[in-house]
Amino acid sequence: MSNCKEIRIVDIAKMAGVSVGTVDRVIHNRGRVSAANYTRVMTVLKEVDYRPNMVARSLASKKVYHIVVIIPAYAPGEYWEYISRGVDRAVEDFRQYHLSVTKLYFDQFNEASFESLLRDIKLDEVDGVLLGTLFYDLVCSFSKELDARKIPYVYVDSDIPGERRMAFIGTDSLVGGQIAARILFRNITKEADILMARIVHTGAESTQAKNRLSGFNAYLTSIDYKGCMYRVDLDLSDDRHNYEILDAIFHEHPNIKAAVIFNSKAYIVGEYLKNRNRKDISLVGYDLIEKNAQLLEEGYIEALIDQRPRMQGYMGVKLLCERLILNGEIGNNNLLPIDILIKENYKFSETY
Amino acid sequence: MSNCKEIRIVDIAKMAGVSVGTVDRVIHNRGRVSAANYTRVMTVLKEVDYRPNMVARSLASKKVYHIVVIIPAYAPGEYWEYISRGVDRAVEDFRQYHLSVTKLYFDQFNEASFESLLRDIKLDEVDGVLLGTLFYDLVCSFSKELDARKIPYVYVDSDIPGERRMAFIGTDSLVGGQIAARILFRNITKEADILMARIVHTGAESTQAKNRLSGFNAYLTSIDYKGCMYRVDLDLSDDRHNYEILDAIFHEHPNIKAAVIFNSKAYIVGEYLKNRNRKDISLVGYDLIEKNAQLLEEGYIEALIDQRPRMQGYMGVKLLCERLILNGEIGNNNLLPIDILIKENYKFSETY
DNA sequence: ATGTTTGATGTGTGCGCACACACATTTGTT
DNA sequence: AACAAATGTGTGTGCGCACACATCAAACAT
Repeated sequence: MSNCKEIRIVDIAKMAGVSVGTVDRVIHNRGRVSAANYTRVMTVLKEVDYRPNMVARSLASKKVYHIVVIIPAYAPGEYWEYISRGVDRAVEDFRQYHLSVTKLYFDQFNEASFESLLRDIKLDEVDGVLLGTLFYDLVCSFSKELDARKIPYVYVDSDIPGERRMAFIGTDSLVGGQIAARILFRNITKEADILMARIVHTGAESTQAKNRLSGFNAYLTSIDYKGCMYRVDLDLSDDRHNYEILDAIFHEHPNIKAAVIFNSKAYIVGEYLKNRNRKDISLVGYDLIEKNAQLLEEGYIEALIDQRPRMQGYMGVKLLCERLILNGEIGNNNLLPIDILIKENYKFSETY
Repeated sequence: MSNCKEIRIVDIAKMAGVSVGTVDRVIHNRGRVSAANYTRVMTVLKEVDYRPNMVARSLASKKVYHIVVIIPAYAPGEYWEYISRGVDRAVEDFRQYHLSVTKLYFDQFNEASFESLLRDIKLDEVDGVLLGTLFYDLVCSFSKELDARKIPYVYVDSDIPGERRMAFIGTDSLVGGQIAARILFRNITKEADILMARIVHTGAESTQAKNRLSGFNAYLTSIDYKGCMYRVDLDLSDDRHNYEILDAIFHEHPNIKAAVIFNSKAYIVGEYLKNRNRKDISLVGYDLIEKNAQLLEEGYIEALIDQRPRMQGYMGVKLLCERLILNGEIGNNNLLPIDILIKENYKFSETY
């Protein structure tokens, strides 16, 4: 079925009428090969579609590949923890290949922390970067620097299409927003009002959230939505404040039948609904983090839209490995599936 | 972060005061080691948590692992094709590890074909088996034989819990049924009638389908369903016959608002609905095969419940590899996530 | 002319392991 | 007792490759 005899360097050497050293030089572009021999070896390589034995290569090579993972610091149970776990998993899977992964954390609410972190990286010792793309401008300038040094880098979470990233790993946020709308409108009529809660901590709203809103709105337009969307800004830690706001808006607009939050903090509204004992509001949020899972189980969150964070982390490292070690070209767009998680199926999520 | 100096066999040997040969014999249980040295080496192995360098091992070893994959033959675009693709992907990923995978196909509508296929396998040359569990009794007796020979085997698709399979890879069919019900009842009231179509080809109904029905019924009970379920048997290839039956039942019971099919053939009803231009029936089925995808896109299938067939195939081979090569113990239950696919998200499915 | 740099090429060693084999020791047999 | 068989133990080789090094010829400078 598979294998058979693989072609080795010695075979190539014999075929091309040179020594293994020459073949080696050609393969690794080390120079010091005459033009005649170079083409001769290249011809043979192409002819037999030579694929190096990675196992032997990895055993012989002393080269250690340094991959830097730059993501926000996270508290236990938060979204980025799952991405981080995916990275860990990949490290375990590829530990034999002389892989060294260093995780660097910045404060996602503090752009300066990201900036100083970037400044402190000694890029001379870095072979690849996995980058959480939260701060648009800084990511762009950093990308330019990586371009200049020819260090491959992969974006995770949300994409910045203009840049020369080797790959983007994540979901299509626009579609993610459409799906939220689609789910909501299974439960409510197009005349019902909808609450959209934003969770503010700093002034900035993430690109993700913006794109999701766009997708959501696109869906509303497509079904000729007749209701009204109300927006509230909640605080990540001030529950009393949030409850006041939510009480007010629900009282003022009794026609609100659904709520949506475009980041992973749906539990803030979910816990409110639980406290007020209201199951008449269809709440849809994003990302299966612990607090959301609990509320999904109890029925206060209708559905969560998940983007397989562990797989994101895993694939990020895997792609960099394949690029660095295999030297292989890979597709530069790895849109991951968008999962719809409900009470029944969330438990099985992310086996990988 | 990771790596550092790994402990090698020579290190172990030095620590235990023996030669590498002795350590090797202990590691591989080849015998010919005195009790004293055995325990001494074992102690050291445990102490340092020795983890063999799989890269070196694989390079040195000439042993080829033969894995046999036994699944139904499939036409292009059918369900088992996706499982097969997952197997292929795994073969590619692990090709360096002296892996030989042989796929054997049987006729899923002909038990005898499965039986004769099993009989012809020369088990002496087989190191692991991935087995599609369609024919209960034959799978059981074959499993006994594999037990006797201590050949690890993995079930794929549906489980037979009594057996000593190394692992089962697939979804929880019961939950799969519940989810179908859950989705339907977002669109219909609990007074509406439901059509359940079975696709007959042989008399047998799959365990999968039975379990899904159980889960579906459990959900009906839980919500105190007031409507009526009608069952029809359709033919896989006789469209005219199917249309007559469907016309009749829909005419006779206009209160039917939804339909469910517990295998991958939802397209049979979906195509009927398309032909009759009816979008008022909520149709839910299983598995993202080509024909279903088309109807999902066009809106004649409301949702598909997917069981990540490619991942099933991939993980099946991967688990066997890890067991054979790593010799590692692995969890014996690998329930995969159940995906809810709708028009918006099906396109991204199964990137892996 | 002789030394010196430079480029082109081949050879040798070791990565960590599996496994064959040589050798040493004990046990069993008549 | 002698000698075979079984059991214990260490050494050596090679898997396919990367990379340091040795070799050798040609080009250049003094």
